[in-house]
Amino acid sequence: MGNQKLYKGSLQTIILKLLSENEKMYGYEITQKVKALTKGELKITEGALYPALHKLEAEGLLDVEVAKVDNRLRKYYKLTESGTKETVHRLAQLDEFIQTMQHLLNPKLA
Amino acid sequence: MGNQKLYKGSLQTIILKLLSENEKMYGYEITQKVKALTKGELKITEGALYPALHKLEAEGLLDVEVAKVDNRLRKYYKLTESGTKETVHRLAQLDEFIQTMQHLLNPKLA
DNA sequence: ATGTATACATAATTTTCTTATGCATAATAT
DNA sequence: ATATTATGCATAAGAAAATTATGTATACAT
Repeated sequence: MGNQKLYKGSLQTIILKLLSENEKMYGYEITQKVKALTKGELKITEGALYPALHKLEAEGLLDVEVAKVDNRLRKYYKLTESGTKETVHRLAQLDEFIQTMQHLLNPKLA
Repeated sequence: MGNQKLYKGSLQTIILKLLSENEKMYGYEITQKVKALTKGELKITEGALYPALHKLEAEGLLDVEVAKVDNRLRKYYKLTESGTKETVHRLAQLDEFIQTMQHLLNPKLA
């Protein structure tokens, strides 16, 4: 994506959204999924992702489960009950934000 | 707007867009215009606005013209030639960002 | 007098990212 | 064989962009 700055603030919501669709995911998997879904437009860096996951966990929105696959560590994250509720809320806010921006960009429509 | 965090990074683009439609505007006017256009959803704070205007000016995208109206100071900003070009670019990026986000939120469509 | 609106500005702090590292295993290419 | 790429986690230093809290000043209404 040209202006990476614009996605500031939406990373947590993206993570929550993916977890609402996938039951459980691990960090690296999330970065690959986002890259695939956005056709390479959006690249989540590790320096942003891992702190974000830790924060969501600390807030009680995610649970972690460590696994070992092919002798490599994986940390699977899944939504808690509270996380599921919060996801609905955050997605609504993101949708509202997008509509607000479209309204600003194109006041004639909307 | 519920999640004010989301609009982080888009303030400069909003300013540029408004100036591309209005020839010249002053700071306070911009805050009021945004409030009106978004029906109160988005409130630009002075602590964000003025530094942003100064930065855009420092980057050569805006020109300033000081005026005195009703014995009160006003600083009118307008796009420079370079600012006009940059506005097109930033709006395209914002549009791309919005589409990317919609793609993430609703992978079935788009 | 007191509060609200208009109009600018900056400083301290916080949030959220980027960039740069670091560690470790597995698979692939040369 | 060995160097690179992919997989997988993590943190620290720094930058960017906001929030929050001030500060100054005029005009108008109660």
